[in-house]
Amino acid sequence: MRYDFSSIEAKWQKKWEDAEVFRARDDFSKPKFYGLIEFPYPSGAGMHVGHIKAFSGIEVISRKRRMEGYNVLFPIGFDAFGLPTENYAIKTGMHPRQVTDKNIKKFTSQLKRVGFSFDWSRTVDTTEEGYYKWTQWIFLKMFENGLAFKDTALVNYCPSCKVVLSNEDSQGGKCDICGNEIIQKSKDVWYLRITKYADKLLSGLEEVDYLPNIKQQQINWIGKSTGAFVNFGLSGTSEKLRIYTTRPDTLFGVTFMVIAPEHPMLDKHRESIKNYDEVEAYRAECAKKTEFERTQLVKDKTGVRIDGISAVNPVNGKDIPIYISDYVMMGYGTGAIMAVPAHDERDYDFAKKFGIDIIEVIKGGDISKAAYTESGEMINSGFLNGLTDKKTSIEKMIAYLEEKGIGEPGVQYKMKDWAFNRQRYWGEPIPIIYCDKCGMVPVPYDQLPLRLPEVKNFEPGEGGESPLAKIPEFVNCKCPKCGSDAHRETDTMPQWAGSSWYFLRYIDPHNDKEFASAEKLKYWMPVDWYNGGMEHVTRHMIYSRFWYKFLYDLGLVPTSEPYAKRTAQGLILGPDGVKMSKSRGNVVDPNDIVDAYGADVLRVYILFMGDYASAAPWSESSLRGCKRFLERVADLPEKAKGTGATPALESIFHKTIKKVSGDIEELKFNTAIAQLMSLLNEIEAVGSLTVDELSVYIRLLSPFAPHLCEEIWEGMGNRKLIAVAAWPEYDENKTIDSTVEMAVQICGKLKGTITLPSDVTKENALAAVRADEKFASLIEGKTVVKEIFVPGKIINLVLK
RNA sequence: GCGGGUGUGGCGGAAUUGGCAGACGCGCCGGAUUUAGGAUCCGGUGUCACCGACAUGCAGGUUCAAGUCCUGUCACCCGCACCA
Repeated sequence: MRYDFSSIEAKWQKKWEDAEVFRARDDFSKPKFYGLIEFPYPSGAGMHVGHIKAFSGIEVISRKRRMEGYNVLFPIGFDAFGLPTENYAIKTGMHPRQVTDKNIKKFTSQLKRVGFSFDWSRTVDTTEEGYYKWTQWIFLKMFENGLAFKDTALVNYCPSCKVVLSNEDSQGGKCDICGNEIIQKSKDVWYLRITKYADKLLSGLEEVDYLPNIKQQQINWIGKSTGAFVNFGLSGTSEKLRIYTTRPDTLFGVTFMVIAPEHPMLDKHRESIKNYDEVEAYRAECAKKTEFERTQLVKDKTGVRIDGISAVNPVNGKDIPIYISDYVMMGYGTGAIMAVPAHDERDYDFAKKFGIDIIEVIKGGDISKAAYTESGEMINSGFLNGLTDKKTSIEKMIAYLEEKGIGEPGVQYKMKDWAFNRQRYWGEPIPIIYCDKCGMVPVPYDQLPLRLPEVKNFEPGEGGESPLAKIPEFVNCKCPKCGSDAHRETDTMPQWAGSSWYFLRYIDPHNDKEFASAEKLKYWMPVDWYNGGMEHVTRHMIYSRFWYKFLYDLGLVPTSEPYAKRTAQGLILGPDGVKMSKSRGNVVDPNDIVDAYGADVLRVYILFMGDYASAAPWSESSLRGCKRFLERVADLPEKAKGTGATPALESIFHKTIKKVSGDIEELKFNTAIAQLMSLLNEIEAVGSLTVDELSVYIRLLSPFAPHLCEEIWEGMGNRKLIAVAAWPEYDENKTIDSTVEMAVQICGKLKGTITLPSDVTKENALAAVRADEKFASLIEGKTVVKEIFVPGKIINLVLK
């Protein structure tokens, strides 16, 4: 068969579309499979081969599931709100709507050319009114339930993008969008109270099947720690200085206290602080530093001792100095710490620099050299002396603190509430109205969606206000409660909003009464298998699990977790071994590959190039190897005659069915394809195969190279599509060959092989080895002290 | 620093419970065919002192047998990073 990929591929893409084979049916009697990929952001650059790899894993699983008889939901959509589109609109004067439509069109055509088996009838676009209506609806539900709230706070602000960023979007002190330095700015901020769900997000991980490193990253991100709050006295006042510590067992070793530069007690006790000028100067210096600079200066501790106020250790009444230092963060715990230099590295560094006492309370280290952070026998610690178990010491101390009323057990999380507003145009408007009489009033549900108004100028204001603030028709409104003049919130939601629930909309994408019907949700949820990039493990995944758990608590979704299983693909690196990027010019465009080699070659190569979960460099010559493979497959029908099984091929066929079926389930596509290549080599060596065997072969290959396989399948006289043909089954007994080649070792050294019946007994195998001339000569004259026989594998004789 | 992971030919990568290291593909070498080839087909291809020995980052250990298990060590990648 001449392998004319371009006509074959166009032909089958059309047939699939006409036959609607990839549509998920709301037929609740069938077993379902919901496979999900991270919907793309439709950027102007179009897709690159990394997208193809990201989607190909679940694509293959979904195709296999259909052949196994499942009702498969494998949807696609576009996460289309966001800054790059808006920035492009500002630059070119095009409306973001037009830019988005254009980009979606481009992505759609690229995706269709690759032959993905998406259900295109369920496509969602987060920027469509029918979609963002429900994003706003969920926001209002959160508002109603106290999970969306407004606060004035120091926020991460990007002066270049003119936008407030969440902690997740400003990691390393750089803006996630433009890469510029972020600064701290005081602003009115909308928050989603994700911290309320911290424990549920943590414990929920026990119910789900995520790759271990994915779970670990989420656990670290949530950052739960247990310890105690302790109230230290403040000399000369009736006030307390409250701290959080994970090591209450070291309370007798406290020699100073440290508070964050932003700590409110500084203002409160201004009168008592003798060196207030010095303190104030230090605070000003800290405020100038970005979060990034602060964390960069890890080694070099700075600070100022507060003169005039000191603290009292509640367990022994000792008077201890208080310092202000920027190594203590206002955003974690209480913004104040008890410092135990003997057993904490940071406190140790600080104490050394400022000449503060170091009291050892745990034996085992040399505190003249370094802090000792391991466990050991308690000393200098009153009622804890002699204890050696850290856990017991902590429990005893906490019991004591509670009894005396000076402290209590506590829990802290690194995760912070989610800063949720952006001063930008291309996002979901936050549906809140400000009324002088009623305060913050939600837009009534029946008025959703709150539409984005038409705007001429998408530039944010210099003061960082949203472009929507310049549209009086949008801003000015009546209070829904009292009818008096009011104004609207002009900020929009961050890009993460729309992606926090899109997998629910796929289930019922055209429903205008609910975000999705309960009946359909009950059938389709949870997502059975979600694959995506590692970069979304701590943001998108945690955000969407949070939204879903909130909806679960309202009784609106049927399960406590949205994703039953989560895996991640590795990057495709450029041919130069470096991450693909426009600036390096090493990006491979899937369109070019489809043009030159065809979609099937692209698909097979991407899954064959290496371990799916690892990064691997692009190689055009390896890609050509996959082309040669498919060309040889295309010639198989000429070799097919007769029915039943070819004796020389029977066991390898059964082995291949077993291996390909198993490997696909483990995302080991590279070895599945390697097995199919091996089998092809065998078939060519034999010279022919039966029609039944050809049928098995192309069904196994069809999830990888669906177009070519449909073509061959049709050529064999099948009228039904291979996309819905039955997945081949194997017979375990037939995977076993009648004879095996076993390795023969003498004293653990390989001396040769011997062919024996696969069910040979140890006695017969050893007899056969002894009867063999070559091996017999090696044994002659020696005593065999041990005989090892591993069926089907190895015979090892240990001689003396 | 903490957490997660990876080290195997010239390259991408394979190796059930420890059981013939290097599957499969690329590249390379030789041959066939071709006006020509960066096309196609056939054969070969871990290294070396080549009838044998040595090889899975390095050094030890357990074992009849180690890429796989144990101890130590080095290198690299990813994530978080003064989280008290």
